[in-house]
Amino acid sequence: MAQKPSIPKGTRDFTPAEVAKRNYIFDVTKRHFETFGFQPIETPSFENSETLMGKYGDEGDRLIFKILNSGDYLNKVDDATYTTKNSTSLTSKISEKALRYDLTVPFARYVVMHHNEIDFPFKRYQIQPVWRADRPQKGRFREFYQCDADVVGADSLLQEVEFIQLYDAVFTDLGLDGVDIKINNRKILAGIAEVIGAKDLLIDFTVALDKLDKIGAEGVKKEMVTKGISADSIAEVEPLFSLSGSNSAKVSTLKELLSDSEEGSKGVEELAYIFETVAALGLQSAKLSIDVTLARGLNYYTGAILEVAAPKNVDMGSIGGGGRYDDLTGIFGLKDVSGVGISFGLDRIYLVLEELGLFPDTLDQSLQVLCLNFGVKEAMAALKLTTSLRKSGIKADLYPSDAKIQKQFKYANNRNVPYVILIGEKELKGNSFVVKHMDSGDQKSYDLKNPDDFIQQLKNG
RNA sequence: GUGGUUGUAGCUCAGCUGGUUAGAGCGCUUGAUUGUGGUUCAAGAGGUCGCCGGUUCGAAACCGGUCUUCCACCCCA
Repeated sequence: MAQKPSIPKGTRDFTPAEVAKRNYIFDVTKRHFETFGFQPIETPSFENSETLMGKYGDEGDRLIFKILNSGDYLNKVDDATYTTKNSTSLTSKISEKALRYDLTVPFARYVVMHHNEIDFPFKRYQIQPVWRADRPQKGRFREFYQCDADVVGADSLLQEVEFIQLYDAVFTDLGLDGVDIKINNRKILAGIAEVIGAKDLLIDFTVALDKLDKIGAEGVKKEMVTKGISADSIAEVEPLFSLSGSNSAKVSTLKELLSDSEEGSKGVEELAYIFETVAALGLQSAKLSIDVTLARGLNYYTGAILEVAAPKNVDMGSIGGGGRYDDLTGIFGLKDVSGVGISFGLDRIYLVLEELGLFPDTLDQSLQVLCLNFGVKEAMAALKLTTSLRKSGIKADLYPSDAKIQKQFKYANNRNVPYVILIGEKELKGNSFVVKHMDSGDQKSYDLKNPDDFIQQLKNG
């Protein structure tokens, strides 16, 4: 007896309609990547474990899918390791490869391995699946696509400006108006920590600050105190909790607050420059706002930190993020290569576009024309017509059997085919074909020898 | 990884404190309609109630385990 098939937790099948929608997002995104001068690369779905392990913190290591060695992998484990049952030391002996966890680390590896053949600055984009042994939730999967664009080998802040424009271009093209691009700078966060004398508590400080809109100012202060930051120090940065007004007002507040910190002042300066430049160039539909609570990816970001929030009317968190990392390739021995990059959260963008009904109607039109099958002789004529339609680039098909006409029509309906062609005995005798427009129900007759009339009309309408 | 939640027809879901043969809508098949779909009407097919075990005279329902779904935390796209 056949068992019920299933797929692993956190993975998905994609139906034709879903693939069409996903490809639409891919295509729009790729088109803009390329107009901004980015080039595509691809890397293997699995890497050597040592390339990935230790790059994402302890939490990250736990979430990396490890691949068992081939052959009799357990036989090679020494008895001491085996009997201690320590997962970490055992894992390194039975697994030498692991599935790609993100696209950034493999990219860093790629840059180091190919740096002699790369022309810097190198702008690459990459759209490939990654895997995480996380517990799935809505919009979070164990296999999902990441879509990254990075520039390495360019220190200029113009790169940050360009990425903001890129976000704006893509989301505008997708019809997703009103996204909020939030920007912060790690140097500002470090400066604040310095000012309140909690320099070595930077991570704890920012993790708490990041929760401001979730647990409120009082909650944040409480958490900071439990982490060992004094109440007096917290009072000094009180203005942070109610930072509001225009971006330039925020800049002035920060400038004042951080005047004693060299690093913090540098961060404010960078932020101000990016903001002013973007303002001078203008954005099509996105907003740019300063958000000092933004603290994602703090482990490797060194300058700008970016995050894109979905429009306010949908309940979806961030749909993209990125930042500047000054020393990404350092971990692989290549110093002084600066990088900036952004990422698009494709699955979440999909959910947002779906919710707002922003996918074009034409996407589910997998067939433009269906010829009905009235029998052997009629089908032959229909197939000839189908062939010439296909040669003109029209998505056309012939129903493969002379099933009941009712059934064939129903199939056309379910497939959302806008035009159905009928060639029966009558039409065959008269050397013609009848085109039925499914929405209106109108029928029109054309000459079988001259299908161009119909083709032209199809292309115009 | 911690705590909770969900699973019944192809799909969306009812099914009372455990009690005969498990239901509805949509979809599907057939017919009304032998060359015209969407609307309508009639009939029909389709379920070892996620899986394994336990309690019971009796389990879709109660208990345990497991898988899956979703949610919060952690973290993150």
